[in-house]
Amino acid sequence: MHTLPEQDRIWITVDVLPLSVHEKTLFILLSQRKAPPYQGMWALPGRFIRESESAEPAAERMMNELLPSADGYYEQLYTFSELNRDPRGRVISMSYLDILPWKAVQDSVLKGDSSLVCFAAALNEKGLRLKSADGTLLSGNDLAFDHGRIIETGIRRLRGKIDYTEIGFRFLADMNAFSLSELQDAFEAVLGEKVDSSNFRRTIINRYEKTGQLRQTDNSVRRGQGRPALLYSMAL
Amino acid sequence: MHTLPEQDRIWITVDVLPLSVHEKTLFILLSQRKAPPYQGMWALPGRFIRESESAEPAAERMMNELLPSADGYYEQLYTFSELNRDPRGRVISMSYLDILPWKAVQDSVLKGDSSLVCFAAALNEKGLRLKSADGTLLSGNDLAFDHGRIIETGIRRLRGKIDYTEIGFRFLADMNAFSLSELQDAFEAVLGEKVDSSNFRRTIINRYEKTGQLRQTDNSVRRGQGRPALLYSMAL
DNA sequence: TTTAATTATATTTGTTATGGTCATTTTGAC
DNA sequence: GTCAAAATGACCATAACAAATATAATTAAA
Repeated sequence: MHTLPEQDRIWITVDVLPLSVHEKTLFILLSQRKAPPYQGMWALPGRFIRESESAEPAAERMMNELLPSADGYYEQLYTFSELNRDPRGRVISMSYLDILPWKAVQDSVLKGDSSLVCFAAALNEKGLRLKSADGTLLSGNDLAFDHGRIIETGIRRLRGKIDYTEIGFRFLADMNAFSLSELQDAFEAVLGEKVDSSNFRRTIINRYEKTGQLRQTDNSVRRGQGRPALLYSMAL
Repeated sequence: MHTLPEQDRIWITVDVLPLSVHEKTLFILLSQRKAPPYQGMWALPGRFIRESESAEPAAERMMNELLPSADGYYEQLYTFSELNRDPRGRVISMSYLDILPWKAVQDSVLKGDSSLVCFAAALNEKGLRLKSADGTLLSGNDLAFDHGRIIETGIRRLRGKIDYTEIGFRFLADMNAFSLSELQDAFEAVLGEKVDSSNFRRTIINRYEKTGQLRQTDNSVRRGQGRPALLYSMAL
């Protein structure tokens, strides 16, 4: 048996950035810390990794406990290993994006079934701003650990890849029945700016209809204020 | 003082994927393992992270020992945390891309000043193929640990972002004097396919000359077989 | 040995198809 | 009419594809 070297101890956490979109706004779920360090402050949901589990399943298990009914899409974001990111000692954080359809947030968070709380997120030149329904306003620096930086990294990553990957579709409540404006709402929420409708549809339809991934569901529509929206289905 | 939870031990390594380009070919530097596990097999350079260092500096320090004269570009690649990726126990690998100008490889590896050995790398539908100068041929499965997978992840990442980031420029020996064909060679080596010269120059010049990053150095040229190539400089 | 042809590579110029931007209009419900 | 979805047309940027031109090194011929 080969032995591992003796060395000082390093701990590893998974920290999850749970994201969702509702009405052209990007939302992030945070939890309030119940113990030191940073007691009482807002933080991303996270916990230590046990020796018998790998990171992504650990992240998913944790989120399943916090949001019983949710089924999110997970993707590794970045691993933060700066020396003093945790006052307790040497802790490395593996972070994951977790994209949740809004329905999942409604069903648990907004009903109070979860310890997580929903914040509207806006990221621009001035930095990150978070706002909860009860009016609490936070900047990136108000968060525990380096979680403000993790959130910024996550939003930037999303913005960087939403235009040339299929990750935007992960925000949809039902991949088998959505309108292009619903998809566009997700894009606008992530990018933090308006998107031209006509180009958006042309681009999306051109790119995915010929691959057979995107199909218009025959004649079903979503009714709202104005003209009813045609529904589509997407295969990832 | 807040205490960290007791738990079983997890070890962390940094593993570096050193890449370089020469004559339209992508090269990877590997080291032969001197001790179990996987003794004698080829592996990415890597080592355990100490409690007092963060990952990227650790990667750079290690590479500076292996390639004294090299000054590479580092970028986090992915963190691999599968349970059985190391037979010795629970080891998580933080992997980094390390892009080296060919000159650095010439100066140490090819002179035998380094324990690293240079392999030409080709990745296609059939998988990864590595070939060293002495004729050794390896597939991804012939490597120690999951290093074949790390290399595939790295090449795919590079391919994915070379077209819309400035990472291709990192392969250049001198960012202040290079020809567009040298840059194109790097693109072709990474992508594993030919690139149309005329569109390549048009695209690169359009994109970077108007930002002021790319400039033609007045009248200096690189001589080769054919028509001398104009030299450019790029600011990242 | 000088000159002309050949080869190699760099660089430029078109042509066409496609996809994006911007501005405007039409459609279908209320 | 009002609202939002959906479509249309003019215009521009870019990519694919094809071809031409420029400037050297190299080779063959005189």
